[in-house]
Amino acid sequence: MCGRYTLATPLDELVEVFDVGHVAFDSWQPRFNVAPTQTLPVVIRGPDGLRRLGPMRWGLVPFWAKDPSIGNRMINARSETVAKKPAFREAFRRRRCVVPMDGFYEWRARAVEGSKKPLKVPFWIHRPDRRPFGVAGLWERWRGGRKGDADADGAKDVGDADAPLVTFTILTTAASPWMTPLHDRMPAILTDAEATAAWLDPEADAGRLADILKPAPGAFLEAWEVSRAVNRPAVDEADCVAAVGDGERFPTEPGADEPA
DNA sequence: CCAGACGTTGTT
DNA sequence: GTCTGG
DNA sequence: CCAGACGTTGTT
DNA sequence: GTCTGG
Repeated sequence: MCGRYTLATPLDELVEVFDVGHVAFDSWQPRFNVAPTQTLPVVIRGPDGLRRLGPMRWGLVPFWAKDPSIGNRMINARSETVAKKPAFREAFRRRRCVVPMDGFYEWRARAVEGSKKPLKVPFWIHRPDRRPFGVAGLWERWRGGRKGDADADGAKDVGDADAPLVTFTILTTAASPWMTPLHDRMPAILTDAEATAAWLDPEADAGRLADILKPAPGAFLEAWEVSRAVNRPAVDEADCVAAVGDGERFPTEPGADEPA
């Protein structure tokens, strides 16, 4: 769940929506098909309390890993168990982050008449107003066992060998009733500024954090079928999020808890 | 004790 | 079938 | 998440 | 690094 997303929102809008105080990367381009292992902007709370938007690679590499390829399998963490799992618990305590996106993809299998293999059909899930939102994440810094003394072994590594690899993972939670027809899990969406601030607060208490990681209400999202071209990670263009003409749609859920 | 894993998803 | 890479 | 690879030796 | 399994 949540293995592909979009981030096409302009940088200045991200800065405004996420109250970013420092932008720590240079190049920005709209992304319509973000895949694991790629590097994307993520929000953290810096030591000075200011929020930083910086580049991180998707797929968390724990600080103790010997081989960074473990990150290929650490693209999601279950909210229900993240505090206990060896790969995530330290990051959960000290390195929470917010992953900005303006939509994510889910696939459903569709049987095809006369064919043995069902099609994998992608859907783009997003806010009805298409504004960006944050998802709860964790991040890590990996130095590959290096002690920081590049001279010791003759510093034969190519490039910037001492730059740590910075990685992140996206938390998942149970699907809301609205989401269930599409999937049984969904990303842990931070539905307002207060939840976002609490998630980034190093002092946040466990009860509050658990509360934040509950499924977003159905009124928050809508979804529609998109082209199977999205299946290929190499296809990254605006048409990725265009509704298929005669495709399935999942309109947003009317607010069931609106005041009378 | 040492060795080996450390994760999630979906599908059958 | 299962793992790696994007 | 899906797509694509999945291997070694020796020779140019 | 830390836990689980043998």
